[in-house]
Formats: sequence, structure tokens, C-alpha cells
Amino acid sequence: MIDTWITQLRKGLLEYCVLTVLARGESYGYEIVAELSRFEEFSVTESTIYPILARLRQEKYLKVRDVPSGLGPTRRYFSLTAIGKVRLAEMNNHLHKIDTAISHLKSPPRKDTGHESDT
Amino acid sequence: MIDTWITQLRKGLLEYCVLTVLARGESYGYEIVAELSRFEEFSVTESTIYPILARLRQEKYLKVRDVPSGLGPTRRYFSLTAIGKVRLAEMNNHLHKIDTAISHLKSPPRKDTGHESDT
DNA sequence: TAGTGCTACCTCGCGATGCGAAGTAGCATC
DNA sequence: GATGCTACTTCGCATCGCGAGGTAGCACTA
Repeated sequence: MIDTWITQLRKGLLEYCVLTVLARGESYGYEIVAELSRFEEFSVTESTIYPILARLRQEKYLKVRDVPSGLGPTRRYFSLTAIGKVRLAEMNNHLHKIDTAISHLKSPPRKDTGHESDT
Repeated sequence: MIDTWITQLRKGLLEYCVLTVLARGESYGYEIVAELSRFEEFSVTESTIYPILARLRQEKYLKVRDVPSGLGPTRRYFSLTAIGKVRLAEMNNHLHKIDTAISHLKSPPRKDTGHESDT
């Protein structure tokens, strides 16, 4: 099942996406869901995003600001903390390395040309 | 924990890596472990790879060829089947889309310039 | 014969996550 | 008062990565 694979592939990646969206400025759960869902590959529901936000907040990567919107329940705005930004930078770095590694996997560094001697 | 994140991020990705390695030619579990472990980001053990190989085989993405190596236990060579190649192509396609989506997430397509009219 | 070490394979069980399903609640419209 | 949108929250299942542990063939050594 390719769907299953996609679900698995999202693990961890969605956390990164949430941080990436918040790097552009504060936002709240419902809006993040809408923003990510603009991309078919990141189509999500609240049951996916809210636990992520709660976790990131608990880990101190996000801070919260409750804002009563005169149009429905109070909005809970999230924004990156200092260590949240560091975390995102680390993630970017790691993803870049993965990208590089995959490129190498596709075209191996010619482990054997048939004959060679030194290191 | 960044380690936890990395573990989560690997989900699905390692399956892709295995297929990518096999796209270069047949190989066996122990060798695939060594090959992937050349990259720190993909450092794995047998307990990670063998279940993946078993799953991919069961899904008919891989076929098997047992070859008694006169140097230890019989090697179980895996290689891509026709649908395995299709699967890999789909994965490449999906990963490319994800890449694109992430780029857009980082720099949003200017959702509002202050004024615009049409649909 | 017994011990160590490398190759090579397989399985169990835990922890973390994504996500469908379901629930709560404020405001608006019909 | 019923429907519908906004907005947040929790439960429970399925999947996967991976440490720990096990089996087995061959080689070398004492």
C-alpha cells in the first residue's frame, strides 16, 4: 500500500512542517491545518496537528498566546521560542544531509572500476 | 529529543533507501546494512533491514535468489521485480512533490499583496 | 574438542507517531 | 432549534524503527 508508506513517511516530517510554517510567524492549529492542506502531500486534519502542537509546546519549542476571536472559540496562537528556532535549524541541517546521502545512494562512488590499487 | 525525531523520520524512508540500493543491482541483507551504514544518517542494523526486506518481498516488490556462499550461511539475494521498479518510481515522484511542497512552505506564494480582485 | 570471531539470517517487544472517529463549545444563519 | 462554520481536545488502532537476543556455517587457534 502506497498510502501506508505515505503515512509512515509523514512521521517526523509533519513536526518539521509545523515548525516551518511557524517560522513565518505565529499561527493557530486550525489555520496550520488549512495551510498544510493546501499541499496534497501534507493534507492533514486536526487530530494530527494538535497533538504535534501540544508536544512541541511541552518540549518548549513553542510558546502560546490565547486570543479571543469574536468569531468562535478562543484562538490559541503558537510561535517559535528561541530553542524552537535552533531545533528547526537542526532539522534543516539533518534533512539536507539526508538529501545528500540519497543522492549518493542513487549513484554510488564507483566502488570498483575493475582494477585499482591505492587508497 | 532530536534522536527520537530522527527515528521517526526514517519511517518509510528506509524502505525507499532499500529499494534505491537494489535498483543498482541485486544484493543481500547483510550487504545492504553495510551499504546504508556508510552514511551516518542511514546507519542501521539487521533488525531494521530484515523486516523491511521481508515486507517488500511479501508485497511482491522484491524477488529472492538463495546463493550458497562457501563462506558462512547461504546468502539471500534480493532484486527488484517489475512492480518493485514501478513502486520506486512512485516513491521518487512522491518525494519530489514533498520537496516542492516544503519549498513552498518556506516561502509562501504571496497569499495577499494587500489588494486583489479575481477568483 | 573447545573457544573466538566473522558472515548471515531471523524474531520479540517496546516506544513514538499519524490519523480516523468522536466530543465540546461559541457564533451565525435559516 | 437545526444546521454549519470555527476551533480545540482526546481515544484507540496500525505501522514502523530498532535494541536485544538467538541460530548457524566456516575459519583459525590452542
